[in-house]
Parts: sequence; C-alpha cells; structure tokens
Amino acid sequence: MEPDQLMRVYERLLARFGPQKWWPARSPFEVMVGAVLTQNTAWTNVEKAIRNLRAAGLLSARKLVGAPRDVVAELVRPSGYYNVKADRLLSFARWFWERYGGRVSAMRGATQELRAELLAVRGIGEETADSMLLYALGRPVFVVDAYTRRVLVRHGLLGAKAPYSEVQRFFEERLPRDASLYNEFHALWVALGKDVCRPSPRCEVCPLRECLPDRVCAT
DNA sequence: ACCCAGGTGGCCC
DNA sequence: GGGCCACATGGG
Repeated sequence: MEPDQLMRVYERLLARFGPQKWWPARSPFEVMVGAVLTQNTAWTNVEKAIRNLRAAGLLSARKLVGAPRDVVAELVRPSGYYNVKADRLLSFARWFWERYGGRVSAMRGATQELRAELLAVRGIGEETADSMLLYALGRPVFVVDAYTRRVLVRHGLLGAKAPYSEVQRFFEERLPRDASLYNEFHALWVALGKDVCRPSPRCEVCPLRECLPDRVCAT
C-alpha cells in the first residue's frame, strides 16, 4: 500500500468515527497504570479498577510502591487477572520510582532507549511499552494490538503470523513521524475493529472498502 | 451457556 | 523460536 493511500484511510476513519480522544486518563502516570490493567481486558473493567486505585490514593508511583501486594490485588480485581496485574503494577511502580523518582518529566532519554528499559520490566511487553511511550510520553511510536492485526490480516495486507515489529513498521514507514497522528490513528483502528471488523464481521459496511478498492476483506 | 475483551511470561520441544 | 497454556472479571 502507498503512503498517501494509508493517509486516506486515516481521513476516512476520522470522518466515520470522529476523534477518539485517547487516552482517557487524568495524568500520564494513570495512562501507564491503565496500559498494564487493560492487557487483554475490556476498558470498562479497567475503569472500575482505576477508580478503586484513585479512591485509595494510589495513583502515584510514590504511593503505589508502598502498598501491600494483596491490597493492590483487591483494588484491581475488576480488571481481571488481578494477582498477575498487582505484581505487574508493583514491579512497574518500583522501577519507575527508583529509576525516575516517579516523575514522568524525568523520562527524557531517547525513545528506543526508554522502550528497552520498559521492556525489561516484568509485565511490560511491546504493546504496553508502546502505549506508555505514545499516550503517556507523546513519543511517535505506533501501537499495535489485536485489533490492528485483525483488520490488516483480513484485508490481506499482512500475514497472520507477522511479528509485532512488522505490523508496527507497516504504519511507521508509511506515515509521517507524528505522535498526534499515531495517537488518533491507533484509536480509530480500534474503533474500526470494534465496529464492522469484529470477530463476526460485517464487512459489507467496512469504510476501508472505499480506500482499498483492490482489496477484498477475507471474511 | 457460551464468546469476547486495547497481552504477557513460563514452559515445552 | 514458535506453539500452548494460565491468568479472571464483567458485558453481550
């Protein structure tokens, strides 16, 4: 696909779904907490967990590091995998506190260096790291998730087993390196995945058809 | 009673 | 280095 073609897809999605206003959060730290909690989980459940953490006053690295594991687990219970996620939140909070004093403004390094640091934290994989970089730090990193894959694979634009880095490159090598664009584009792609490009698809109304006349949705 | 949701790490071969 | 598996709640 040509770069200008992908930009037209973006315009079409924006016209269809409107601005998505991601990431819904009150602070960059809350974005990072949400990025962990939303792993394979519906966002509505994450909202409940974040409300619990806020009510307990734990939405800062300083407070979170001092919280007992079982207390955190109980608070994040609505988001599922609550034992796993309590450990992941605490390992992230410990790293963030010790490495950066719990201050997002201290994360000034090169994007790829920061990415490597994040990936070294237990419970932070590629999507979570990239979500933090883009939505908490405003770095131009395109986020890849299950929706992104599904839409691309269905339209035959990528193989089903394409690794994360390849899916990411698909967007980054065709788009200007612009964090605002990546922000909105990823969110719109999720909107598309939730709407017509569901597991049980309604491809007859897929807005991509107008931009990709040579592509036929596979399912 | 199913299926799905803004993944990740461990273990196996 | 890929293929399974556990992890768990809440909504359709």
